[in-house]
Amino acid sequence: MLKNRLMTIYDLLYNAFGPRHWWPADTPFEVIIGAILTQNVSWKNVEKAIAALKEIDAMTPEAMAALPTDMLAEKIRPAGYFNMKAKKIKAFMEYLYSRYDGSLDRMFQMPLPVLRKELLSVYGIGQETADSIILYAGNMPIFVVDAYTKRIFSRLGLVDENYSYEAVQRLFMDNLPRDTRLYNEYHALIVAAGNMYCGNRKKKCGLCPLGLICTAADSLEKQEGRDKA
DNA sequence: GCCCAGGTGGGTA
DNA sequence: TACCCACATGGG
Repeated sequence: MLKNRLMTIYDLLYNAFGPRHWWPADTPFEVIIGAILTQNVSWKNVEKAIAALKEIDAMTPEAMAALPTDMLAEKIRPAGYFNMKAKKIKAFMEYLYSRYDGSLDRMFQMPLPVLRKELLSVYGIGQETADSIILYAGNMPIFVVDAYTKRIFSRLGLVDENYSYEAVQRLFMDNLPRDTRLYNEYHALIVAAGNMYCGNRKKKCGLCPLGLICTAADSLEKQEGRDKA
């Protein structure tokens, strides 16, 4: 039964890493900005950009809306793709103000499917960013799929590696209860396992909490051989 | 110096 | 739909 498999994996990760307290941000607005900034970039880069924005007190909807695009781009330079991301953040601000008068509370009062559709229509917000916003800023039950999710679960043999975003998301949502807390923690645990043990190039299967049940895990012999080399 | 990192949008077949 | 490419910094 798939549900049991998914919960076994969750338990292995939770026992190894404990509660992750995600998303790493002080406010829902900061979650949203972080979700855009982290697109295809490591979180370390994003931290510098967020610190720079806080430095000038720009981490509020009002201040961000008032910040000129070129100055915003300069502040978020360490996050990479800074011109694109400045444009994306501005596009979100435009949406937030034109549709909800700048109020995140009002935005998050919308039903989940409606909000998701709206977010996807904003320039620079794709499926993962939209779902991260809904789950981690809005506290609504949607499962976030990212590069780690696809990599780990294809290595586990549970999804095909070229499955679509929707297909992977359905695997989780069709087989787990619709529980915001569970989705929140599960994705956070996947990220922890992903960047600690399941890199594209550097795999540390011998240390990974999922190593023993993973079809793609290096054998102990190979692992030991590599550790020695 | 090279590869990769918590994606997205635009263009072409 | 299925590829391809641009977008850019920082760390291993």
